Formats: sequence, C-alpha cells, structure tokens
Amino acid sequence: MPTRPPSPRRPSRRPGRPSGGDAEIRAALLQTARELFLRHGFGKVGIRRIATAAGTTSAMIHYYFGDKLGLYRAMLDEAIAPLVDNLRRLESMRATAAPDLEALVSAYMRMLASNPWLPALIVHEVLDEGGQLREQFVEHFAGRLAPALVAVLERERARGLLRRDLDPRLAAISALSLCIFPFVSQPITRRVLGFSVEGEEFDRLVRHTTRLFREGVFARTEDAA
Amino acid sequence: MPTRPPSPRRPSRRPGRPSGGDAEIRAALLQTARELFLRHGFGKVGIRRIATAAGTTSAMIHYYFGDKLGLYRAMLDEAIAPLVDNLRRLESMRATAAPDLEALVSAYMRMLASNPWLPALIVHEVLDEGGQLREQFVEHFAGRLAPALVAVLERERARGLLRRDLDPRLAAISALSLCIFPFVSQPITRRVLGFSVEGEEFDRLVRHTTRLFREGVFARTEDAA
DNA sequence: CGAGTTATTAATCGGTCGATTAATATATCT
DNA sequence: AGATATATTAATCGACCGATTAATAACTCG
Repeated sequence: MPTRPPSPRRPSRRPGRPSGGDAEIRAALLQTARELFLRHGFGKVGIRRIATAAGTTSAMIHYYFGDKLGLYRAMLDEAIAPLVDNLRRLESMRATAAPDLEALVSAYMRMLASNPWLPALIVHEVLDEGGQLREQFVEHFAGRLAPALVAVLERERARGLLRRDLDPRLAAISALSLCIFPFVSQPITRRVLGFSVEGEEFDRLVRHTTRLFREGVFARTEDAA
Repeated sequence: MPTRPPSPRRPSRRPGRPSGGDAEIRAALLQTARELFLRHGFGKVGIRRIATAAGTTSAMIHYYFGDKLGLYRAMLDEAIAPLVDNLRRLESMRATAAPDLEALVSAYMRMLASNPWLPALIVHEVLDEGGQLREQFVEHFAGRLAPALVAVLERERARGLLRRDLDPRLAAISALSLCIFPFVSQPITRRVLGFSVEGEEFDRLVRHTTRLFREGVFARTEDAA
C-alpha cells in the first residue's frame, strides 16, 4: 500500500499555538475528566476520550500532567482539599472540648452527600485493588483521620461516656462503616430498597445513623453501675 | 521479512485433545483466577495470565466460559451459592420462628471472612461504576436478601423487640454496612489502624458488631414504658 | 524584524487486551 | 474401522491504550 496522499479530510485545525491568550485547556481537561468519570466510571475513560471531550488532543494531557496518573493525581488533590481542611479542624481540637461524636458523624455524611462524585471515586480509586490514588488517599487523609477518630473515642471512653468494654479501634471501624457504606452502596440499595440518599430521606438517614451509633456505643446507667 | 520457518522453539505440546480423561482445566482456571485476583487485584490480571498460570491457554477460557465476563460470572456463582442457600432458608421461615438477627449478622461476616477474595470482587464488579456483575448480583442475591432482611426487621419490630421508631429499611442498610464495610475497607484499615480481619481479631469484630447493632436497634425496657 | 520559547495538532509507535480461527489429537459412537 | 464430536494449542486479528515525536503556529523578547 502506498503512503496515501494528504487524504482530504475535514478542515480541522492545523497544529500551532492558538491566538487567544486564555489557555484554559488544563482546567478544561480536569473538569471534563471529572464529568466523564462521574458518568461512565473511571476505568472506561481513556485519555483520548477525555481530551476529545475537552476539545483538544491526548498529547495535551501529557503536556500538562506528564502522564495519565498525573491527571488523576491532580484530580484527587483538588478533590480532597476540603476533606483535609475538615480534618485539620478535627486534629486541632486535641485535648479541648468534646468533639461530639454525633456531630462528627453527621458532618461527614453531609460532606459525602454534597459531593456525589466522591463515593464513586473512593470505590474506584481507593477501595478497588490497584486503584491508583490509594497511596495518596491513605497518606493525605485516611492515615490521619482514622487515628484521630480512635483518639477521640479513647478519650470519650476514658471519661466514662462510652461502654467500658468498647474497643475504640473497632468502634471507629463501625462508625466509618455506618457513615460511608450507605453512600458507596447507593447504586445497589436504590434498586433493591428504593433507598435514596437525597432530600428528606437523607435527613432521616443521618438521624437514624447517629441514634443507632449512640445507643450502640454509649454507656448507660445500668452499665456504669 | 519472509515467513519464518517452523522456528525451532521449545518442545511444547502440540494441539489436540489430551489422553487423560480427567479434564479438570475448567476447575483449574476458576481456582487460579481466584488466586491471581486475590494477589494482584482484578484489573491487573488478563485472561492470558490466568490461563498460563493454570497451565493452559487463553482460548480455554473462551471455550469454557464464553468470554472473560463468563469467567467472572462463574466465580461469583460459585461464591454466592452458599449465600443463596442461606437466603432460601431465610425466605422460607416466613411467619415462623425468630431468625435471630445476631446469628444472621454473624453468619454473613463469617462467610465473607472465609472467602477472602469476595470483598474485592464485590468492590470491583458490583460497587464500582460499570462493574459487570452488578446486574447478576442484584438479581440473584441483593434483590432478594435486602427485602427479606427488611421483612425480618419489620416483623421483629411489630413484635416489640425493636425500637418503635426504627425504620426497617434504614436499619437494614446499617446492618449491611456494619457487616460488609469492614471487609471491603480492609486494605485501608489494615494500614491506617493495623486492623486485621483474621483469627482472633475477627472474632472480636463479630462480637463487637453484633453487640453494637443489638444495643443500637433493640427495644429496651425504658423505651417500652 | 528575527530568534527562541511555548502551545498545539497530527501521526505514529510499541504493547496489551479480549476474541477468533485453523490445525490437530483424542474420545466416542455406529 | 470410519465418522463425528470434543478438547486443546498456536497463531493471529482488530481495537485500543498510553506515550512519543515532528511539524506548525503564535507569542515574547531582544
């Protein structure tokens, strides 16, 4: 087969730096990457698709982010920034006022509900084997949140607010389970239970969860006796 | 380049049906698929690798399972078979004896612990967006388990064993969260809390979880008064 | 105005993936 | 024994993936 001649195709743009000085391609790539991920799932979206949807080419991803992982890394950095802020607040109130476990649970559930793309990202990039953001997530977030949570529980138990036989580590895991799993499992529970995590039903979920955790974990008079 | 001559390679087996009548290749494929998946994660293992490790070729996967998804489907079918039996038992005891919620929780956690590859499969193929076993999982299992669980909770509440204000649907979600999330999040919690889900620690987890759920959900005298 | 830098496209590379096909050897049936 | 069904290997296909490179155009600075 001879090297085909210029091959008359659609009059697409030719190479070269564009005229407008804006250069918002980097931001557009991040934005459409988020959108495509939320709609189609992480594994199904390649750099070509992201680039095309963002109105550019895959080479731009390498130009701005080095490689595909660099793009994901940039996404996560933007994503967990508010979480880390929240965490810093928790860490700061070290030995001071009672961090009110119920308020803590409620705050994290509210945060998950208001970032609907976050549970899917956690499933795909943290919980899933080979998720490429696991390292970062553990280092920047989970590795700090979990010990802080255990410390809070330990302090509360020492003050007699929690059952004496309660293992703070196990209680922390239960709290995280009750907070997070309803969101990551929502695609399933919506279908098998008609369960929604929005609007009024969300409020009922929060009240139910905080109540269940409190009753399950707090000391009561007969215990203390 | 000329079509190279027979290319002297190692004296590997030639095509053709083998002599031994055993034909356990199907089982070997399922077994090594489980092992490889457990060790290296789902996304990183292709059919070639599975087949080679099982001592055969990738074409056998298509021969026995049709396609890659068929292999996963077979894995899941084997895995949840005991669950479905369990479920049938649960569905059958409709209006009769109390199904003992704590025993139920304990049984499901034990099942997850004894199939250590199952949580990762659930994450990858059910919870993850685009997971290809989600339909099957919902239809064969979750779609029946969840309503059955809700029915049990409803009945118990009607009998006054649970708090009057308890929403059975939300309580079912909490129960599932407490049962499942400690397992699917174990790759993280092992790192940030040193939490293991095996041996003695598993027993403590089960006791802790059943106790927390019971206290959080059961009616107590002061409530009934 | 000209040289160098920056941003962008198009083309392509090498690799891997799941899937298919042709050839071949054994088993089974008649 | 001969025909047909079954099980297996080797080779290959086409698609897609991430990454790289060369060409090109605009911008910047002297």
